[in-house]
Amino acid sequence: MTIVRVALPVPLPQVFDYAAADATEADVGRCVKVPFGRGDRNGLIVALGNTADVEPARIKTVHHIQREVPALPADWLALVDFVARYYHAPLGEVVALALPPGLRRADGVSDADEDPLLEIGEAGRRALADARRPSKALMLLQALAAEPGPWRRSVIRAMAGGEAVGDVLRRGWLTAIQDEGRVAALASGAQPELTAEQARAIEAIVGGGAGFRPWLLHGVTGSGKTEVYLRLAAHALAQGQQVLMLVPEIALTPQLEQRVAQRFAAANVVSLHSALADGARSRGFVQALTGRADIVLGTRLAVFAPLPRLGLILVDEEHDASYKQQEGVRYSARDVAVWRARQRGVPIVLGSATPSLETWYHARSERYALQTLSQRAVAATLPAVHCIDTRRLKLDEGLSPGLQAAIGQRLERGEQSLVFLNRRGYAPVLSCPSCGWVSRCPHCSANLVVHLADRRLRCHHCGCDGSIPHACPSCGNQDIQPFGRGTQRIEARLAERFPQARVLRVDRDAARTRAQWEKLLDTIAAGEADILVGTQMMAKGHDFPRLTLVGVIGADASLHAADFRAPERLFQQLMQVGGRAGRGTLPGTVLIQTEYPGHPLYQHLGRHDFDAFARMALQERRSAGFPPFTHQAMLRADAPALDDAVEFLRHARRLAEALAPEGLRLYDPVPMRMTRLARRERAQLLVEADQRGLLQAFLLSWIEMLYRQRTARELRWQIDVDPLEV
DNA sequence: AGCACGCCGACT
DNA sequence: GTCGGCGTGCTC
Repeated sequence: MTIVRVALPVPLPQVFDYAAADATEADVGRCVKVPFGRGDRNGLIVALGNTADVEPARIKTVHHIQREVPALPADWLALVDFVARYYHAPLGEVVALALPPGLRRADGVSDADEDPLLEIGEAGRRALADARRPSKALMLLQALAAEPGPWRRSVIRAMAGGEAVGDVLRRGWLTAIQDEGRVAALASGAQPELTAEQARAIEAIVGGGAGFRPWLLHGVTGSGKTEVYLRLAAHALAQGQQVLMLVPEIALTPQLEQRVAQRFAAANVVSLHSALADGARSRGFVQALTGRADIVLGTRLAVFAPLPRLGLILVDEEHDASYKQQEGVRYSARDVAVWRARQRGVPIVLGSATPSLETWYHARSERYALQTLSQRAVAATLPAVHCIDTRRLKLDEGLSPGLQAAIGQRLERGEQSLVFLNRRGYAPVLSCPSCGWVSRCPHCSANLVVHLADRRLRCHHCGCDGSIPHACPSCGNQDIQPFGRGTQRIEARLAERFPQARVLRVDRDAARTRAQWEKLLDTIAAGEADILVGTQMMAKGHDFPRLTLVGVIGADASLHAADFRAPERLFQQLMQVGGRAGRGTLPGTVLIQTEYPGHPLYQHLGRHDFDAFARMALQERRSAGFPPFTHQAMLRADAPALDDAVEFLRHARRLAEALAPEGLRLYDPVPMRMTRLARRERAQLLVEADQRGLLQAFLLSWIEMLYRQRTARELRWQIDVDPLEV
């Protein structure tokens, strides 16, 4: 009897065996529809077997194997299997995360054998004939294959036939498209001149050969890392290879998307991210899978794009926290990308102006090769960084006289200023000075933030909101006040202080949609704003030539935060946002308001000395026994009552003690820093070891045990390997 | 996660 | 006498 092992999207740590009389090795990697429990489920065949793990009577038979879509290749299955094992997530859940929803189904398509051309119709035929660029015609075909419609099946079948669109090509609709496409991809137009450092980095990485080799491309802001990526990509394309390029947030990097598409006008550049509609995501995935896509550009989920001709992986802003998924399967796309590069034997380039300390440590210990770009390509010099000592200053709504004067100067010169404050809203809390009432979120252990712009009190964690009360809800006092400062308040004060200036706020509230965000960018680029007030959204890689001043307020708060990664994040953020200043021909200045002007972090920042900062931070990590010198996993539990969550973790700890090997450190269960979130109380238990293998072996048996525990319905638990927030 | 089965309160 | 509350257990 032929047994297929099926990964199903259920939170269970196993695969399920089904009988499939006609299944062959070629069906591994295909979707199946199977009976499961009462109803039916779609899953993925991950292996074949002769005997089942369970008694034969329990084995059911598959309904349908989806053979019209190409099977996922073995290396892709190995990839999701690795992610499932490393992050201790059910394989079916990893598959569900990695496969676009439209390709997760095996719902039988009709068996009619239509001629795709006829079904595409006259309009489609004309579109094919008219498609000026070969890749556009290919994309159209792929689109037709991914959209529902009567011709869908035929096109899919043509693609699944091994030669993919080759069938279509042979019928004479489009000839020699592929070759044309490849040749055109190489002909890149007016390219910017390389700096000596860029040229050296490219030469080194290309010269490093085709095999697995991890590179850290450490380049200061504005040093032209993107140009290096593009040249490396061009080189890979010239070899007939595919390139995978990961970016932190595609919504914030339309410029990059555009730049890549422009540079490789004739190549098929596919973008993959979660904001994409189902059809488009499936289409992109299939193009990657069939080898039609030349460049896959996307956010963390793009790391799962199957790439038969993969030749190079690029990870831009590798330090960015958004590479780590913070719910469900908590994978790090950057780390998975490195594994994948090793698996496929291809080079990977991790780029950043402020590498994560993990990556930096790898580069220091020569596990990663390092290339440094220390010169700016976009401007003559890095901005001058100064601290404004606010200890003895009288601040005007948080703004020092020095910063105000500097903004005034920029106004006179017709230059732009940016005030950076990583706090949205008008004020972080509304409070009653008479009785001490504060605006607490009813569902979270957080304060409701005052949003004066739309007159709401809003929780930034669960999203709940209410109107702003006119009097204290507790004592009736009419004189309740917003305490602290957010971007809206700074915006209001600056508008008052500089009535002639056009003040523009750039935060998640002002740029809720991509269209709004792009409009803001246009306004800034067109010089129609004088003073910008922005959160970390403004820190990302955009060039505003007339922006010459960056003022930082409220940075000290992160200086003494409990999280051991807080200094690293602060340094990264300040370096990034500071890098916005003086990217054109005008020199830039960064002014940091602080009560700790002598703090080493600010000192290193002032000298643009990432190396010194990293050396200091790594030394602290080493002596405190933090990553990257140890490896961590966090077991988190949440329940309506904190005691239940903590009690579960205590139980888990007792289980762990029994199997913990020598060298494994188990900590006490503690409530999370933000204990209550959306009406659930959360606690966590940290597990640590100096060797990754030791930790992994322990987690395997521990989690197996945890799955076997009977827990209350309302209790949830999950494991986070390499957690970012401790 | 779903979705059943199963055993105790307020309704036609 | 039943509709339905959500506790417990299973899914190849």
